[in-house]
Amino acid sequence: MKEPPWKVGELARNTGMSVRALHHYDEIGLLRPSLRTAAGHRLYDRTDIERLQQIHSLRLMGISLDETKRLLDGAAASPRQVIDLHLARLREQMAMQKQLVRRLKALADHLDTAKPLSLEELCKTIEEMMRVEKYFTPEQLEVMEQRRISVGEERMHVVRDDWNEIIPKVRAAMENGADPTSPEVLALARRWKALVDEFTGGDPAIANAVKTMYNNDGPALQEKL
Amino acid sequence: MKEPPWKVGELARNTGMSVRALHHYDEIGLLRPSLRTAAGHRLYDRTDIERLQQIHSLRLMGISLDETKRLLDGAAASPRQVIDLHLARLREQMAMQKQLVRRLKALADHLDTAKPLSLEELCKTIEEMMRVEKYFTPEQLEVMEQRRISVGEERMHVVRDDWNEIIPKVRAAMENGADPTSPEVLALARRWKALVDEFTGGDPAIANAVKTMYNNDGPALQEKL
DNA sequence: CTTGCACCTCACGTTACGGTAGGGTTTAGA
DNA sequence: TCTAAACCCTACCGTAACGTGAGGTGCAAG
Repeated sequence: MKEPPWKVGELARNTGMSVRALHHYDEIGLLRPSLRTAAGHRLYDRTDIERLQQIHSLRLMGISLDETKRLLDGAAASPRQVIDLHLARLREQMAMQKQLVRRLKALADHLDTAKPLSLEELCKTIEEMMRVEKYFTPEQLEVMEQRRISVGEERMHVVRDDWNEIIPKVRAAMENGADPTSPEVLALARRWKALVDEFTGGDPAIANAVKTMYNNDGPALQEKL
Repeated sequence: MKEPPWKVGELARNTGMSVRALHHYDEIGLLRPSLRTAAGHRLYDRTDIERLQQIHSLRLMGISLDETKRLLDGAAASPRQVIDLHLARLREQMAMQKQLVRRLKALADHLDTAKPLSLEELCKTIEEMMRVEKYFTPEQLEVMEQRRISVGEERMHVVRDDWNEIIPKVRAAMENGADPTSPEVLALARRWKALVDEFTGGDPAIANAVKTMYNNDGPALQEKL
């Protein structure tokens, strides 16, 4: 049972990477396909795909392609050292962020009391911000941003799926004229409310609009929540 | 009391920015000094410095220079709003950093206790962690870590080892399409559940997330729990 | 045989600057 | 007043991790 090697487009489709990224990894020697056709088309076999998996893992941890390459080629610091280094950097960064939060709060207070700020005060704040920024690699920022977006989407989908499950039940219960105080209906209602809370993110304006909806559509239910 | 305007080098020294960055902001029209000497030397006054502070707040929030420019020129943003926005974003970032720290610590932990991990295993561990994290909110993960600490490292290692022992079996059973009602599978499932209970510390929200995980990854098993 | 898609190799664009070259300006001290 | 150090100017190339064509080749189907 031999697996046919994959061409670059197939690999891209199956891993979610872009063709260009794979080309790039080839260019910098991070992932060179084991084979090529006579015409020069890249052919990736199983070992290549495994290496790609590893690259992806390390990248998720915010490790640069350069460092990834050194790690995978075994010619560098131990994984433990790399992790410790990242940890140290992160901790230092977080400490400074805390300080910056304090300073910004103070700044906001100044603005509230409408006293003109001294130049030194302003500059010191900027200086503080610079220090924080220095320790942010663009990679970390990007990974965090990516994660922020994807987590948001994931939760959104989960919420939507739950929503689609619950609403028909609620509707059915209402149409059947089920007892609004029965445990089943109350359980449903509580799940509904939890969903709404998550959905609105605690924004009272949105929650209020939802409440209006309740008032119009399910007054009997709303009381018991 | 009039404040003399600053030359670019002075401003750089006092804010920690680089001269080059200030030149750059001038080039792209983001921060043009209010004055120039006859010879073309840049002179920054107080309003320029205030604008610089806003620029930095926005930039630290991950907003591009381009958008920063549009925002600041859009007459909209009050300094107070900018700072509040910045504070909110900072807190969000710190939450994510905590998450990253936790991940890295878990990884380091793994490297300490488990015998020398191969890179392959390391990467698999990372993937595992990422998959698990998909199902939990940061707060829940935090609770779990608190619990980890209170339960004590040693016990946790035992749990983790159990986990590592059970999961492959579960997975194998699922892949083999084993009968979900068979005693072996049920026994496995019960051990798994016991582990989860210990791990989650009885938090129903966390248990629920685990359940969602079950629902997505092991529907056949979940029914019999 | 041609259509169309996937592939190839350059090679320049992107962001937010860093670094340096080559040359003018300012200012403190002799 | 002259000079040398320190400062300033513009202008251009380099970075990471690719995106985005341009212009040309390979290959299976109709």
